Amino acid sequence: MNLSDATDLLRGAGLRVTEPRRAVIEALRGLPHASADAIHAKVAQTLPDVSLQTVYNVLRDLTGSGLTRSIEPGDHPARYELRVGDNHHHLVCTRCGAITDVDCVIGHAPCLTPDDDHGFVLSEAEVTFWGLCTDCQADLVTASDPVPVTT
Amino acid sequence: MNLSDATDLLRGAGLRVTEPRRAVIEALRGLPHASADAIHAKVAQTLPDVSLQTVYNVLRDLTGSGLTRSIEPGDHPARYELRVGDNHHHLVCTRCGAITDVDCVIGHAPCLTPDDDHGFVLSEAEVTFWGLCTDCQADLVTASDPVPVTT
DNA sequence: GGACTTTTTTTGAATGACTCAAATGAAAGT
DNA sequence: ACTTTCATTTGAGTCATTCAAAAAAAGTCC
Repeated sequence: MNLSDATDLLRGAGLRVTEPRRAVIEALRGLPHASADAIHAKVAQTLPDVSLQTVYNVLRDLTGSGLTRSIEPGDHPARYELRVGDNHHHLVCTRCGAITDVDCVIGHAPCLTPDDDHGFVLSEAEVTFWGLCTDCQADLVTASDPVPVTT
Repeated sequence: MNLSDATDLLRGAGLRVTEPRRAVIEALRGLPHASADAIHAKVAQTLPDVSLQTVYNVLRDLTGSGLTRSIEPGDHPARYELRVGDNHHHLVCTRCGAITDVDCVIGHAPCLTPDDDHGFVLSEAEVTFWGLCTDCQADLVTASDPVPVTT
């Protein structure tokens, strides 16, 4: 049912249904803010021959057809999410890069508008909350500086 | 007076005063959202022997002592600004990467707080408005696709 | 003002995330 | 099934940025 679901998503977007594409969608269900690398690792559990390049291609195509969205937090590698079109925002850990969804404080897109748009045609207001996640808070009191990378 | 001003800024931050550092600060006065590359080009006009690596070092040090701030918009290269500590936000052109300051819609930092902070210790709310700048709007109606890069 | 220590700058190489391109292989329309 | 179109693989390339060792300059103390 999840599998056919991924299939339907792809069909609905006018994309060809392939194993790698379905696997990437499935991976994102389990890892809601995964990097290309993390998705690749997850996909490799069931389809060990899928290349990282393919994951990048798939993510480009999914994002291009609006099935996924990419998040690019500061200098962390890009993350991808399935949750799309509901104008939510993100809480990002400055230390390990962990990401959590937060519902939009204001309302629907663009959810905020500047006083002066300087002539720009606005498409989106992106809100990123930066902070220290609970794990990193704990690490900072005990250890001195190891920086693991979480999802 | 601008020169001694840069000097004072550096002294005040406890940093050694060097030509490259003053030049980077001066460059940022004229280019308020410049990339390392753009700063390097500007600095080279007066100090042709300063290397790009030095510009990166200087920007790391200035940012580390709070004299500058780095902006990292999506997949555009990082930009740097002198305006610091006043919690303003940015309007970024999705096409050419041009950046404009916008005053904070809400108030002072963190200016927004999520409904649920998921245990994070929040430090900042970063708001990025994405849109098309006036130049790119014009380009899109006339030409078909050249994408210049502005500051 | 000259020695001394510490911090910067230079030079050159390395990294990491990501993209490009050509060749092979698989989907879907007829 | 046949053919066309699009995906995937492989391997190389790019770009912004960082690392590291050696040379040069800042600030400090007498």
